[in-house]
Amino acid sequence: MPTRPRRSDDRELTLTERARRSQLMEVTVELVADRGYAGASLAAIAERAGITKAAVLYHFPSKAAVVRAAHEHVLGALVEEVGAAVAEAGPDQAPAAYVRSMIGHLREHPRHTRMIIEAMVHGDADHDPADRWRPLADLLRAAENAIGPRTDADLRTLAIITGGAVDAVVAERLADPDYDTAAAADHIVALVYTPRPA
Amino acid sequence: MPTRPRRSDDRELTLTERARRSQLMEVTVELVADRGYAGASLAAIAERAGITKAAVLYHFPSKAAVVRAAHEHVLGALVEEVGAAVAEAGPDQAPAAYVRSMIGHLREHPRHTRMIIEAMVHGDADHDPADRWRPLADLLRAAENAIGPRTDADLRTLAIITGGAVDAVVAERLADPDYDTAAAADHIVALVYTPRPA
DNA sequence: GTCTATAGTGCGATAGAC
DNA sequence: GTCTATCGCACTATAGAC
Repeated sequence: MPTRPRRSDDRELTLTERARRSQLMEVTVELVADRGYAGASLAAIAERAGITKAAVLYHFPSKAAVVRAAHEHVLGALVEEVGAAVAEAGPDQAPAAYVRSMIGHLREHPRHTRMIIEAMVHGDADHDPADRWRPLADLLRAAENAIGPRTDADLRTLAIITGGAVDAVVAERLADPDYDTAAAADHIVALVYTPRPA
Repeated sequence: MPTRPRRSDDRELTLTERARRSQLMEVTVELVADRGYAGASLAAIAERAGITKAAVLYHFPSKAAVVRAAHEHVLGALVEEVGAAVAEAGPDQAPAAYVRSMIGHLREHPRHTRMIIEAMVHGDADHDPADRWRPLADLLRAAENAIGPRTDADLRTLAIITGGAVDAVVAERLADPDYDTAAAADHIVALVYTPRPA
Protein backbone atom coordinates (compact mmCIF):
# COMPACT_ATOMS: atom_id res chain seq x y z
CA MET A 1 0.00 0.00 0.00
CA PRO A 2 2.01 2.93 -1.33
CA THR A 3 0.21 6.19 -0.69
CA ARG A 4 -2.95 5.07 1.09
CA PRO A 5 -3.65 7.24 4.13
CA ARG A 6 -4.34 4.87 7.03
CA ARG A 7 -6.70 6.37 9.56
CA SER A 8 -8.21 4.57 12.50
CA ASP A 9 -11.71 5.72 11.55
CA ASP A 10 -12.88 5.92 7.98
CA ARG A 11 -14.67 9.17 8.41
CA GLU A 12 -12.20 11.28 6.49
CA LEU A 13 -12.03 10.04 2.96
CA THR A 14 -11.57 11.49 -0.47
CA LEU A 15 -14.82 12.22 -2.24
CA THR A 16 -13.89 9.88 -5.06
CA GLU A 17 -12.83 7.32 -2.51
CA ARG A 18 -16.23 7.44 -0.83
CA ALA A 19 -17.93 7.18 -4.20
CA ARG A 20 -15.85 4.17 -5.18
CA ARG A 21 -16.52 2.44 -1.90
CA SER A 22 -20.26 3.00 -2.30
CA GLN A 23 -20.15 1.77 -5.87
CA LEU A 24 -18.21 -1.32 -4.85
CA MET A 25 -20.65 -2.14 -2.07
CA GLU A 26 -23.52 -1.69 -4.51
CA VAL A 27 -22.17 -3.99 -7.18
CA THR A 28 -21.25 -6.50 -4.49
CA VAL A 29 -24.83 -6.58 -3.23
CA GLU A 30 -26.05 -7.15 -6.78
CA LEU A 31 -23.50 -9.86 -7.37
CA VAL A 32 -24.15 -11.74 -4.15
CA ALA A 33 -27.89 -11.47 -4.73
CA ASP A 34 -27.71 -12.71 -8.30
CA ARG A 35 -24.97 -15.31 -8.12
CA GLY A 36 -24.57 -16.18 -4.48
CA TYR A 37 -21.78 -15.61 -2.04
CA ALA A 38 -19.36 -17.83 -3.93
CA GLY A 39 -20.21 -16.23 -7.27
CA ALA A 40 -19.16 -12.80 -6.07
CA SER A 41 -15.48 -13.16 -6.89
CA LEU A 42 -13.03 -10.33 -6.79
CA ALA A 43 -12.78 -10.43 -10.58
CA ALA A 44 -16.57 -10.22 -10.94
CA ILE A 45 -16.80 -7.28 -8.56
CA ALA A 46 -14.01 -5.48 -10.38
CA GLU A 47 -15.57 -6.14 -13.78
CA ARG A 48 -18.99 -4.78 -12.77
CA ALA A 49 -17.39 -1.73 -11.23
CA GLY A 50 -15.36 -1.16 -14.39
CA ILE A 51 -11.98 -1.35 -12.68
CA THR A 52 -9.42 -4.09 -12.06
CA LYS A 53 -9.10 -6.54 -9.20
CA ALA A 54 -6.11 -4.73 -7.81
CA ALA A 55 -8.02 -1.48 -7.77
CA VAL A 56 -10.75 -3.08 -5.70
CA LEU A 57 -8.15 -4.22 -3.20
CA TYR A 58 -6.88 -0.70 -3.00
CA HIS A 59 -10.17 0.48 -1.57
CA PHE A 60 -10.75 -2.55 0.65
CA PRO A 61 -8.12 -4.67 2.38
CA SER A 62 -9.65 -7.94 1.18
CA LYS A 63 -12.60 -9.43 -0.62
CA ALA A 64 -14.13 -10.40 2.71
CA ALA A 65 -14.02 -6.76 3.76
CA VAL A 66 -15.97 -5.72 0.66
CA VAL A 67 -18.64 -8.30 1.31
CA ARG A 68 -18.81 -7.43 5.00
CA ALA A 69 -19.22 -3.74 4.22
CA ALA A 70 -21.94 -4.48 1.67
CA HIS A 71 -23.77 -6.64 4.16
CA GLU A 72 -23.61 -4.06 6.91
CA HIS A 73 -24.81 -1.38 4.51
CA VAL A 74 -27.84 -3.44 3.57
CA LEU A 75 -28.60 -4.44 7.15
CA GLY A 76 -28.27 -0.85 8.29
CA ALA A 77 -30.85 0.32 5.79
CA LEU A 78 -33.27 -2.32 7.04
CA VAL A 79 -32.96 -1.60 10.75
CA GLU A 80 -33.17 2.12 10.07
CA GLU A 81 -36.46 1.88 8.21
CA VAL A 82 -38.02 -0.64 10.55
CA GLY A 83 -36.80 1.25 13.58
CA ALA A 84 -38.35 4.46 12.32
CA ALA A 85 -41.67 2.76 11.61
CA VAL A 86 -41.74 1.18 15.04
CA ALA A 87 -40.85 4.42 16.78
CA GLU A 88 -43.60 6.22 14.93
CA ALA A 89 -46.28 3.74 15.99
CA GLY A 90 -47.72 3.55 19.47
CA PRO A 91 -46.71 0.67 21.74
CA ASP A 92 -49.86 -1.29 20.92
CA GLN A 93 -49.25 -0.96 17.18
CA ALA A 94 -45.49 -1.44 17.28
CA PRO A 95 -45.49 -5.19 16.52
CA ALA A 96 -47.79 -4.60 13.55
CA ALA A 97 -45.54 -1.80 12.35
CA TYR A 98 -42.54 -4.09 12.71
CA VAL A 99 -44.11 -6.82 10.59
CA ARG A 100 -45.47 -4.48 7.93
CA SER A 101 -42.39 -2.31 7.57
CA MET A 102 -40.04 -5.28 7.42
CA ILE A 103 -42.08 -6.99 4.74
CA GLY A 104 -42.44 -3.69 2.92
CA HIS A 105 -38.76 -2.90 2.99
CA LEU A 106 -37.70 -6.31 1.76
CA ARG A 107 -40.34 -6.16 -0.96
CA GLU A 108 -38.89 -2.87 -2.17
CA HIS A 109 -35.34 -4.21 -2.13
CA PRO A 110 -35.29 -7.81 -3.37
CA ARG A 111 -31.53 -7.81 -3.84
CA HIS A 112 -31.03 -6.69 -0.27
CA THR A 113 -33.19 -9.61 0.75
CA ARG A 114 -31.06 -12.13 -1.08
CA MET A 115 -27.89 -10.59 0.29
CA ILE A 116 -29.20 -10.91 3.84
CA ILE A 117 -30.22 -14.51 3.29
CA GLU A 118 -26.82 -15.35 1.86
CA ALA A 119 -25.07 -13.70 4.79
CA MET A 120 -27.28 -15.53 7.30
CA VAL A 121 -26.62 -18.92 5.82
CA HIS A 122 -22.91 -18.37 5.36
CA GLY A 123 -22.72 -16.34 8.53
CA ASP A 124 -19.18 -16.23 9.81
CA ALA A 125 -20.34 -17.81 13.07
CA ASP A 126 -20.20 -14.63 15.13
CA HIS A 127 -23.89 -13.79 15.01
CA ASP A 128 -26.39 -14.51 17.75
CA PRO A 129 -29.75 -15.76 16.47
CA ALA A 130 -31.42 -14.15 19.45
CA ASP A 131 -30.64 -10.80 17.84
CA ARG A 132 -33.29 -11.70 15.33
CA TRP A 133 -36.25 -12.35 17.63
CA ARG A 134 -35.35 -10.36 20.76
CA PRO A 135 -36.34 -6.95 19.33
CA LEU A 136 -39.74 -8.24 18.30
CA ALA A 137 -40.17 -10.03 21.61
CA ASP A 138 -39.51 -6.73 23.37
CA LEU A 139 -42.11 -5.00 21.24
CA LEU A 140 -44.59 -7.75 22.02
CA ARG A 141 -43.94 -7.36 25.73
CA ALA A 142 -44.45 -3.62 25.54
CA ALA A 143 -47.66 -4.11 23.61
CA GLU A 144 -48.81 -6.58 26.22
CA ASN A 145 -48.29 -4.00 28.92
CA ALA A 146 -50.25 -1.48 26.88
CA ILE A 147 -53.28 -3.52 25.92
CA GLY A 148 -53.31 -6.05 28.72
CA PRO A 149 -51.59 -9.38 29.23
CA ARG A 150 -52.11 -12.24 26.83
CA THR A 151 -53.15 -15.71 27.80
CA ASP A 152 -50.01 -17.16 26.28
CA ALA A 153 -46.85 -15.55 27.57
CA ASP A 154 -44.20 -17.35 25.51
CA LEU A 155 -43.08 -14.22 23.76
CA ARG A 156 -39.87 -15.80 22.51
CA THR A 157 -41.68 -18.46 20.51
CA LEU A 158 -44.24 -15.96 19.28
CA ALA A 159 -41.46 -13.69 18.09
CA ILE A 160 -39.62 -16.58 16.45
CA ILE A 161 -42.57 -17.88 14.50
CA THR A 162 -43.59 -14.37 13.52
CA GLY A 163 -40.12 -13.71 12.18
CA GLY A 164 -40.21 -16.98 10.30
CA ALA A 165 -43.57 -16.11 8.82
CA VAL A 166 -42.22 -12.76 7.66
CA ASP A 167 -39.22 -14.49 6.06
CA ALA A 168 -41.45 -16.97 4.26
CA VAL A 169 -43.71 -14.25 2.89
CA VAL A 170 -40.70 -12.31 1.65
CA ALA A 171 -39.25 -15.44 0.07
CA GLU A 172 -42.53 -16.15 -1.69
CA ARG A 173 -42.61 -12.62 -3.01
CA LEU A 174 -39.09 -13.14 -4.34
CA ALA A 175 -40.32 -16.12 -6.34
CA ASP A 176 -43.68 -14.63 -7.35
CA PRO A 177 -43.66 -10.86 -7.86
CA ASP A 178 -47.45 -10.89 -8.08
CA TYR A 179 -47.85 -12.23 -4.56
CA ASP A 180 -49.82 -9.81 -2.36
CA THR A 181 -47.44 -9.11 0.51
CA ALA A 182 -49.65 -6.46 2.10
CA ALA A 183 -52.47 -8.97 2.56
CA ALA A 184 -50.00 -11.51 3.87
CA ALA A 185 -48.67 -8.96 6.34
CA ASP A 186 -52.21 -8.36 7.57
CA HIS A 187 -52.60 -12.10 7.93
CA ILE A 188 -49.50 -12.36 10.09
CA VAL A 189 -50.49 -9.38 12.19
CA ALA A 190 -53.91 -10.93 12.78
CA LEU A 191 -52.30 -14.16 13.93
CA VAL A 192 -49.98 -12.34 16.29
CA TYR A 193 -52.68 -10.21 17.84
CA THR A 194 -55.30 -12.92 18.18
CA PRO A 195 -55.58 -14.01 21.80
CA ARG A 196 -55.28 -17.75 22.09
CA PRO A 197 -56.77 -20.07 24.71
CA ALA A 198 -54.47 -21.23 27.48
CA MET B 1 -13.94 -45.39 -16.88
CA PRO B 2 -12.23 -48.71 -17.52
CA THR B 3 -14.36 -51.54 -16.12
CA ARG B 4 -17.41 -49.73 -14.80
CA PRO B 5 -20.63 -51.50 -15.80
CA ARG B 6 -22.90 -48.86 -17.27
CA ARG B 7 -26.58 -49.58 -16.75
CA SER B 8 -29.43 -47.25 -17.45
CA ASP B 9 -30.85 -47.67 -13.96
CA ASP B 10 -28.68 -47.88 -10.89
CA ARG B 11 -30.67 -50.66 -9.30
CA GLU B 12 -28.12 -53.37 -9.99
CA LEU B 13 -24.94 -52.49 -8.23
CA THR B 14 -22.18 -54.31 -6.46
CA LEU B 15 -22.72 -54.56 -2.74
CA THR B 16 -19.50 -52.72 -2.05
CA GLU B 17 -20.51 -50.15 -4.63
CA ARG B 18 -23.82 -49.50 -2.87
CA ALA B 19 -22.01 -49.29 0.45
CA ARG B 20 -19.51 -46.79 -0.91
CA ARG B 21 -22.24 -44.67 -2.46
CA SER B 22 -24.10 -44.60 0.85
CA GLN B 23 -20.97 -43.75 2.72
CA LEU B 24 -20.13 -40.97 0.30
CA MET B 25 -23.62 -39.49 0.58
CA GLU B 26 -23.36 -39.64 4.36
CA VAL B 27 -20.04 -37.86 4.64
CA THR B 28 -21.23 -35.30 2.09
CA VAL B 29 -24.26 -34.49 4.22
CA GLU B 30 -22.00 -34.04 7.24
CA LEU B 31 -19.60 -31.91 5.29
CA VAL B 32 -22.22 -29.65 3.74
CA ALA B 33 -23.92 -29.31 7.11
CA ASP B 34 -20.73 -28.43 8.96
CA ARG B 35 -18.84 -26.36 6.41
CA GLY B 36 -21.40 -25.27 3.87
CA TYR B 37 -21.86 -26.06 0.22
CA ALA B 38 -18.56 -24.49 -0.77
CA GLY B 39 -16.67 -26.19 2.03
CA ALA B 40 -17.64 -29.63 0.77
CA SER B 41 -14.82 -29.99 -1.72
CA LEU B 42 -14.04 -33.18 -3.54
CA ALA B 43 -10.84 -33.50 -1.54
CA ALA B 44 -12.71 -33.09 1.75
CA ILE B 45 -15.29 -35.69 0.80
CA ALA B 46 -12.58 -38.12 -0.21
CA GLU B 47 -10.60 -37.53 2.97
CA ARG B 48 -13.57 -38.18 5.26
CA ALA B 49 -14.44 -41.31 3.33
CA GLY B 50 -10.85 -42.49 3.59
CA ILE B 51 -10.27 -42.68 -0.16
CA THR B 52 -8.89 -40.37 -2.82
CA LYS B 53 -10.59 -37.79 -5.01
CA ALA B 54 -10.29 -40.02 -8.05
CA ALA B 55 -11.98 -42.87 -6.20
CA VAL B 56 -14.92 -40.62 -5.38
CA LEU B 57 -15.25 -39.74 -9.03
CA TYR B 58 -15.31 -43.42 -9.86
CA HIS B 59 -18.55 -43.84 -7.94
CA PHE B 60 -20.11 -40.57 -9.03
CA PRO B 61 -19.64 -38.78 -12.35
CA SER B 62 -18.96 -35.41 -10.73
CA LYS B 63 -18.93 -33.60 -7.43
CA ALA B 64 -22.31 -32.08 -8.23
CA ALA B 65 -23.73 -35.57 -8.60
CA VAL B 66 -22.52 -36.52 -5.13
CA VAL B 67 -24.10 -33.47 -3.58
CA ARG B 68 -27.32 -33.96 -5.53
CA ALA B 69 -27.59 -37.57 -4.40
CA ALA B 70 -26.95 -36.60 -0.80
CA HIS B 71 -29.60 -33.91 -0.97
CA GLU B 72 -32.20 -36.22 -2.47
CA HIS B 73 -31.42 -38.85 0.14
CA VAL B 74 -32.03 -36.39 2.95
CA LEU B 75 -35.15 -34.95 1.36
CA GLY B 76 -36.55 -38.41 0.77
CA ALA B 77 -36.22 -39.31 4.43
CA LEU B 78 -38.09 -36.15 5.39
CA VAL B 79 -41.06 -36.58 3.06
CA GLU B 80 -41.29 -40.23 3.97
CA GLU B 81 -41.62 -39.57 7.69
CA VAL B 82 -43.93 -36.58 7.32
CA GLY B 83 -46.03 -38.38 4.75
CA ALA B 84 -46.48 -41.35 7.05
CA ALA B 85 -47.47 -39.16 9.98
CA VAL B 86 -49.98 -37.25 7.86
CA ALA B 87 -51.48 -40.43 6.43
CA GLU B 88 -51.87 -41.85 9.91
CA ALA B 89 -53.76 -38.83 11.20
CA GLY B 90 -57.36 -38.05 10.31
CA PRO B 91 -58.07 -35.21 7.88
CA ASP B 92 -58.83 -32.80 10.71
CA GLN B 93 -55.55 -33.57 12.44
CA ALA B 94 -53.41 -33.79 9.31
CA PRO B 95 -52.10 -30.19 9.40
CA ALA B 96 -51.13 -30.63 13.05
CA ALA B 97 -49.40 -33.90 12.21
CA TYR B 98 -47.58 -32.17 9.36
CA VAL B 99 -46.25 -29.42 11.61
CA ARG B 100 -45.33 -31.71 14.49
CA SER B 101 -43.69 -34.44 12.43
CA MET B 102 -41.70 -32.00 10.34
CA ILE B 103 -40.38 -30.19 13.38
CA GLY B 104 -39.73 -33.52 15.06
CA HIS B 105 -37.84 -34.96 12.12
CA LEU B 106 -35.63 -31.94 11.69
CA ARG B 107 -34.97 -31.86 15.43
CA GLU B 108 -33.77 -35.46 15.27
CA HIS B 109 -31.53 -34.80 12.26
CA PRO B 110 -29.87 -31.41 12.60
CA ARG B 111 -27.38 -32.11 9.84
CA HIS B 112 -30.15 -32.99 7.46
CA THR B 113 -31.66 -29.64 8.32
CA ARG B 114 -28.52 -27.74 7.45
CA MET B 115 -28.12 -29.68 4.23
CA ILE B 116 -31.66 -28.80 3.17
CA ILE B 117 -31.14 -25.14 3.98
CA GLU B 118 -27.92 -25.07 2.01
CA ALA B 119 -29.57 -26.73 -0.97
CA MET B 120 -32.50 -24.28 -0.87
CA VAL B 121 -30.29 -21.24 -0.85
CA HIS B 122 -27.94 -22.52 -3.51
CA GLY B 123 -30.76 -24.22 -5.32
CA ASP B 124 -29.82 -24.85 -8.91
CA ALA B 125 -32.82 -22.79 -10.02
CA ASP B 126 -34.97 -25.73 -11.02
CA HIS B 127 -37.10 -25.91 -7.90
CA ASP B 128 -40.59 -24.49 -7.55
CA PRO B 129 -41.20 -22.76 -4.21
CA ALA B 130 -44.85 -23.75 -4.47
CA ASP B 131 -43.73 -27.32 -3.84
CA ARG B 132 -43.04 -26.20 -0.33
CA TRP B 133 -46.45 -24.78 0.64
CA ARG B 134 -48.82 -26.59 -1.73
CA PRO B 135 -48.86 -29.89 0.22
CA LEU B 136 -49.73 -28.10 3.44
CA ALA B 137 -52.30 -25.97 1.67
CA ASP B 138 -53.96 -29.14 0.43
CA LEU B 139 -54.03 -30.55 3.94
CA LEU B 140 -55.55 -27.34 5.22
CA ARG B 141 -58.24 -27.47 2.55
CA ALA B 142 -59.06 -31.05 3.44
CA ALA B 143 -59.25 -30.18 7.12
CA GLU B 144 -61.51 -27.28 6.28
CA ASN B 145 -63.89 -29.64 4.54
CA ALA B 146 -63.79 -31.94 7.56
CA ILE B 147 -64.35 -29.47 10.37
CA GLY B 148 -66.20 -26.75 8.49
CA PRO B 149 -65.01 -23.73 6.49
CA ARG B 150 -62.85 -21.10 8.09
CA THR B 151 -63.56 -17.41 8.03
CA ASP B 152 -60.31 -16.71 6.24
CA ALA B 153 -59.84 -18.74 3.10
CA ASP B 154 -56.38 -17.65 1.97
CA LEU B 155 -54.89 -21.09 2.36
CA ARG B 156 -51.80 -20.25 0.35
CA THR B 157 -50.72 -17.53 2.72
CA LEU B 158 -51.63 -19.61 5.75
CA ALA B 159 -49.52 -22.46 4.41
CA ILE B 160 -46.63 -20.12 3.62
CA ILE B 161 -46.50 -18.50 7.03
CA THR B 162 -46.94 -21.84 8.75
CA GLY B 163 -44.01 -23.27 6.80
CA GLY B 164 -41.94 -20.21 7.66
CA ALA B 165 -42.82 -20.59 11.33
CA VAL B 166 -41.73 -24.22 11.22
CA ASP B 167 -38.44 -23.24 9.59
CA ALA B 168 -37.79 -20.57 12.21
CA VAL B 169 -38.46 -22.95 15.08
CA VAL B 170 -36.12 -25.51 13.57
CA ALA B 171 -33.46 -22.88 13.05
CA GLU B 172 -33.77 -21.74 16.65
CA ARG B 173 -33.41 -25.31 17.82
CA LEU B 174 -30.26 -25.58 15.73
CA ALA B 175 -28.78 -22.63 17.60
CA ASP B 176 -30.15 -23.56 21.04
CA PRO B 177 -30.44 -27.31 21.68
CA ASP B 178 -32.40 -26.59 24.87
CA TYR B 179 -35.20 -24.87 22.99
CA ASP B 180 -38.52 -26.65 23.51
CA THR B 181 -39.61 -27.50 19.97
CA ALA B 182 -42.63 -29.53 21.08
CA ALA B 183 -44.12 -26.52 22.83
CA ALA B 184 -43.31 -24.36 19.84
CA ALA B 185 -45.02 -26.86 17.55
CA ASP B 186 -48.13 -26.69 19.75
CA HIS B 187 -47.92 -22.92 19.49
CA ILE B 188 -47.86 -23.04 15.70
CA VAL B 189 -50.68 -25.58 15.56
CA ALA B 190 -52.79 -23.37 17.82
CA LEU B 191 -52.20 -20.39 15.52
CA VAL B 192 -53.15 -22.38 12.47
CA TYR B 193 -56.32 -23.82 13.94
CA THR B 194 -57.55 -20.65 15.62
CA PRO B 195 -60.44 -19.16 13.63
CA ARG B 196 -59.77 -15.54 12.93
CA PRO B 197 -62.28 -12.72 12.41
CA ALA B 198 -63.09 -11.78 8.82
C1' DG C 1 -5.45 6.23 -8.04
C1' DT C 2 -5.30 2.80 -11.26
C1' DC C 3 -2.78 -0.16 -14.02
C1' DT C 4 0.00 -4.84 -15.62
C1' DA C 5 2.03 -8.83 -14.24
C1' DT C 6 2.51 -12.54 -11.47
C1' DA C 7 2.97 -15.32 -7.28
C1' DG C 8 0.72 -18.87 -4.80
C1' DT C 9 -3.19 -21.71 -3.64
C1' DG C 10 -7.04 -24.91 -4.12
C1' DC C 11 -10.25 -26.60 -7.03
C1' DG C 12 -12.59 -30.40 -10.32
C1' DA C 13 -11.39 -33.66 -13.39
C1' DT C 14 -8.54 -37.02 -16.27
C1' DA C 15 -4.93 -40.61 -17.51
C1' DG C 16 -2.87 -44.59 -16.63
C1' DA C 17 -0.42 -47.92 -13.34
C1' DC C 18 -1.53 -51.66 -10.28
C1' DG D 1 -11.66 -50.58 -7.18
C1' DT D 2 -8.31 -47.63 -5.72
C1' DC D 3 -4.10 -45.54 -6.43
C1' DT D 4 -0.39 -41.61 -8.06
C1' DA D 5 0.42 -37.95 -10.84
C1' DT D 6 -0.83 -34.14 -13.18
C1' DC D 7 -3.43 -30.89 -16.02
C1' DG D 8 -5.97 -26.56 -16.52
C1' DC D 9 -8.61 -23.34 -14.41
C1' DA D 10 -10.22 -19.69 -11.21
C1' DC D 11 -9.32 -17.56 -7.31
C1' DT D 12 -7.08 -13.98 -3.66
C1' DA D 13 -3.49 -11.19 -3.00
C1' DT D 14 0.99 -8.71 -3.79
C1' DA D 15 4.70 -5.98 -6.26
C1' DG D 16 5.91 -2.40 -8.79
C1' DA D 17 5.31 0.69 -13.10
C1' DC D 18 2.91 4.86 -14.50
